[in-house]
Amino acid sequence: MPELPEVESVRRGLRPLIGVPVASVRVARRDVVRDDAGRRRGRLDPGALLAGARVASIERRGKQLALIGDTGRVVLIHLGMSGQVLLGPEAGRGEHTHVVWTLGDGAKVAFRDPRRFGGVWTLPGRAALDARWRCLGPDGLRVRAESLVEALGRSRRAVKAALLDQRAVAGVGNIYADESLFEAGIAPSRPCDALDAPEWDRLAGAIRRVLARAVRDGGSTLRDYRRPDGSAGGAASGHKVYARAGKACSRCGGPIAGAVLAQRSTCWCPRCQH
DNA sequence: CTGGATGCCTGGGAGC
DNA sequence: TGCTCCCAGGCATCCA
Repeated sequence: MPELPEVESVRRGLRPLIGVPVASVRVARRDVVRDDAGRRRGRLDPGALLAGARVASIERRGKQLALIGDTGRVVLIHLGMSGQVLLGPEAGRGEHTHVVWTLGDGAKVAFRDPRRFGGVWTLPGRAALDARWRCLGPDGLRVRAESLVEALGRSRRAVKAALLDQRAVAGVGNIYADESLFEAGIAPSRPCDALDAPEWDRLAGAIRRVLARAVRDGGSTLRDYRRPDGSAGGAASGHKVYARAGKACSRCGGPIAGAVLAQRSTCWCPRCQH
């Protein structure tokens, strides 16, 4: 379930490794690491995973995390469903740890992902990263109504399904799609082309606020998600509809509805969302 | 072109 | 207690 707030919390938790040299890297599962073309095989160059480099900066767009090496190489990380990036002397000991970087100061950075929906991509440089990020919509923390209308305004898809499309807005997943629609008072099954301008405005504002609030609270820990120091995020207690089907709506007291929409479990308040 | 369906993968919980 | 089944969902891929 790592979505934008969880990945942003990871980015912030990894800031201590900026400027620290990477002494070595160990890959336990080769098929978790892919090159820019998506290939999982072939000889693995440790330099492509930043061995011998320093991490110059860590950037995020949507759910993607990029470690930019001072060699110009880029390591792109996607947490998928159950991915973690852990930092510290104990990192790398857990089961399902696929890549471990050992830093010059002895600390370790570990990519762990039991379900392996995530992965690590080695990109030759900034241009390759930019090319990938050009395929993504604006980052959810900065999304504006105009770009949502441009991407989705003529679509007949249900707005909930459309919000999961990373080309429309980057970083929204199942949890925050439901939460944003609740905050905006819009029913998840509404076709995009039926939304009017004030509704798009409310939706864009709701996405920004819901994501920013969850970032402030360190992301939502349901099961697997952890910050790099191993601690859980506190945003799940703020969920108003996600995983609350059958419970009372915090706003009107009516029952929260649950259904499968776009192959995803979806929760909303039929009284508050239209 | 759009949009719906499917498969990947593991751990945890429900149910028997 | 122990077994099986099902579900969680990001995203690539295939299909109508």
